[in-house]
Amino acid sequence: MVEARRTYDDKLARILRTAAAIFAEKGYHEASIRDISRATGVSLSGLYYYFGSKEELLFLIQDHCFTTLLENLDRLLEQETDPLRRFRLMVENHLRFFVNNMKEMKVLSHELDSLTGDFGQTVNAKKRRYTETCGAVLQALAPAGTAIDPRVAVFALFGMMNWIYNWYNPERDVPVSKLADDLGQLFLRGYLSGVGDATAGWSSPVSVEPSPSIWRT
Amino acid sequence: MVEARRTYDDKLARILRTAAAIFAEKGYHEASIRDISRATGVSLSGLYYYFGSKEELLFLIQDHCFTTLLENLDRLLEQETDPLRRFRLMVENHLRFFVNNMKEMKVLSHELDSLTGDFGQTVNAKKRRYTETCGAVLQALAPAGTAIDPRVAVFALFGMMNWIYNWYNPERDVPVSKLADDLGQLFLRGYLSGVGDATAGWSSPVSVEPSPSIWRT
DNA sequence: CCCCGATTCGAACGTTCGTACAAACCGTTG
DNA sequence: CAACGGTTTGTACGAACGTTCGAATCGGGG
Repeated sequence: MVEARRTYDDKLARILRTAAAIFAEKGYHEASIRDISRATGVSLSGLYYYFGSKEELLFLIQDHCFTTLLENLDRLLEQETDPLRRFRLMVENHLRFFVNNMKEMKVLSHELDSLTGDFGQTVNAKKRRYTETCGAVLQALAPAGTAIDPRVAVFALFGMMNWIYNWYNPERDVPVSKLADDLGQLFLRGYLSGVGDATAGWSSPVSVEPSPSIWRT
Repeated sequence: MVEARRTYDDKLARILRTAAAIFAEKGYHEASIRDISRATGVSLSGLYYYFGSKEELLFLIQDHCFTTLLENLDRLLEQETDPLRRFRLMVENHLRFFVNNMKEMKVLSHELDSLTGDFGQTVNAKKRRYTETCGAVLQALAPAGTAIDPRVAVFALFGMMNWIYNWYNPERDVPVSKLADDLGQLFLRGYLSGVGDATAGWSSPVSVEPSPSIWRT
């Protein structure tokens, strides 16, 4: 029976992993239960023994992703107090997790608002907690006189890190440790350095006409 | 007849704008032609007078987006030689365009690989040309001894800028000009500043265990 | 051997999708 | 007024979708 539990969990995990890969490749709505049935070898109706609906399947994947990501971050931050090292831990954890689970992370980034009701609320709560934890780490080393809007700073960092599933290729690009180095330093230097050093003349006005909409009226 | 042309183009533009908003809100595959019919007031089959297929509709939106974005950038860069000011023009053009056409840009970012065949090739060619133009602008002010991988730098900047459709709210957040200031300076300072100034001790090793996959084997 | 619960399956249901097509509408031209 | 090309529509088709359900299958304990 404990043995049965074991095989059940294993099979569920296998289904989730396969489904995540398919969702990442084709997108959640574009992928069909029949695709997952074909890829896993489990019959169409057999899948519904492991989840109640397609949306719950997506939820199980996303929830497991965020839970693991959060657990890893909490465990790492727990044993470190230096703000700079905490920041580096955060960046490296985030990037390593992304690279190691790129398919799942693409699903997480792309289909966050595909979940409705309780499913969406649960995952969004975890997303908010993660964002807040990272924001606090950032705040702890914020320079006093910086003119950069803190919200802009947080999402600039997240943008840099989360965008990698659009271009990063583990076989072609630099290893994760250097990636974390580059992105972390790139952000840190920009975030910490004083105003108007190497970028004098930056703020000189440029005229980029508005052109509010691309569709001519 | 010139009058007829006028109403035809106007109606097409109206359909494209409405469709872009629906695609942005529900996603391309999730949105149905019937949704667009309902929103535009044009009958289901009437829409097919203006485009040959749902995929061509997506193509028309994406192609028009990229074309306008590219034209704007080319026109701006044409009359400026200073590398720093060229960089600023690029950033401001990109961000302003994104903010002014956030719905369309979300479609562009999300559904770039939803196009197949010639549609996909055409749009991807424009994407590549845009990336190359921006990469060249960046290269022109690259510091000689930087240790940051150039590919990482380019996509870090793109990530920062493209991510905004996930969080930027024109009514709540800073105006576009300050957004361009913040992101541009954040990147520039990090990109231009020398090694190991305010970030001493950054490279001290941290142990983030690999944990290659989130699914236990 | 048989039974029982856990697991798996084939077949079908109702719905929605993208698209095709022939007919109808409409302002202009001859 | 009749004929015409450009525009619009109602309707229907075949395919694919998520989901359901009752039966079949299986392995272990009596």
